[in-house]
Amino acid sequence: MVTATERRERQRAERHQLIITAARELAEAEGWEAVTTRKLADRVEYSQPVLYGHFANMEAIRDAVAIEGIGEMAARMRDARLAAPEAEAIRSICTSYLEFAAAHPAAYQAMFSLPTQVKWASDETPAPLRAAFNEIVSAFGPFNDRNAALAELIWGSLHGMAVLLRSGRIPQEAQGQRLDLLVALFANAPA
Amino acid sequence: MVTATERRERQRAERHQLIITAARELAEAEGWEAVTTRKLADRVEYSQPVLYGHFANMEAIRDAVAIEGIGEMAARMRDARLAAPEAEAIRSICTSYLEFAAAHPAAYQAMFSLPTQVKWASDETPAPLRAAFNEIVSAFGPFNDRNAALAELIWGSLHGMAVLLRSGRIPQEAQGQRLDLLVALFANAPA
DNA sequence: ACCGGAAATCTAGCAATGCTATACTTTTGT
DNA sequence: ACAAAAGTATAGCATTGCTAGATTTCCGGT
Repeated sequence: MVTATERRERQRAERHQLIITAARELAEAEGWEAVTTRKLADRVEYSQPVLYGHFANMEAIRDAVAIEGIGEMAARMRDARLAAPEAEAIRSICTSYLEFAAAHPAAYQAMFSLPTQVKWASDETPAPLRAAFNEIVSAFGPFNDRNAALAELIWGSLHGMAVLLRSGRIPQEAQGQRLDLLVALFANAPA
Repeated sequence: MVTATERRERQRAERHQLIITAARELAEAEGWEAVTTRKLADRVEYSQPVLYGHFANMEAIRDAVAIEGIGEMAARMRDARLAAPEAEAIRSICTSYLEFAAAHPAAYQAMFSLPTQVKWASDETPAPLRAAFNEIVSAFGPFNDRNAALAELIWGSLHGMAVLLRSGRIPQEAQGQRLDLLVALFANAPA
């Protein structure tokens, strides 16, 4: 009988996702330092060892949240770019990037600030990560060395802005002006 | 007798600095997660409670390392700017910033990535932090709104580059080209 | 319908962490 | 020389990530 094991597989996959979602919600609500194995196990209504049946350790759980978040952000950037006129491509990408970072700070932290085992610029880079990067590249045009370099650069700028803003290291108030300036700089990029 | 208490004050200050230095060395050698109260107490050859006579908690020790690091980085940027021709001001600031980040990753992490209680854009902002920021501003000219905005922006870019580079999230190889592009973008900033 | 093995799950525990109450030792002023 | 005060250490608590072992639940074959 196949259906029995199939059902178990499905339930296992559901529980896998349940853990990721619970971890993410808990992190957004109380910060990553509050996401302990005990609290998380409590939240998913299983005991701690069950978590380790799905993930090697807590870091792996955070990485799963990170990858999910990156997929979501890539989708948002894509939507924004397609909805905006082509001349506004750069601005729409920047805005949606920063909006995502502000709206989901814990997920964003997992994605770009916390220690991780996720491979980035390598062969095993997960698809959502490539998608996100390609999304930024396409704000500048077709995929080539120049546009990839611009994408890495503006990504760095956006990340820096997001994290320094969030931690209060640069003031919130002049943010609109700062964004205008960023867009203007990159729009004038030499060919 | 004043000299007795004076001597104690001095010894206390020395031990304060000893703790900061030991924490920093340990962090650079084994990462911040290895800087535990026990290891640190061992290293300074005192017991754990002594640490709490100097700092409220471990975070306060990290913050002290951060402030020290920022002071150092500000000095390096200043030296670099003064040593370079004026036309190269932006490049020299960028290079010295990224060099510091690469040379002292643990200190850099304490400065700009790890959670902190240090107040940035506020009245109580420690002097080294202001110095560092003003150093970046002066790469663009006198202190005014436009140059301050440019400074915040390039700071964000540099920070983003530093952290994404360090974590392998953008490739090391095209870094020279990326830096050229960054400098070119900001050198062409509209007045 | 029931039983034996396997899979799933939990209980209970370890070592390590940040931090602190309390006991002890040294120094200080009279 | 001696009490008070300051300095320091010992020993412990609660919490953490993680796991070995016991226990329960499930499933296919008779």
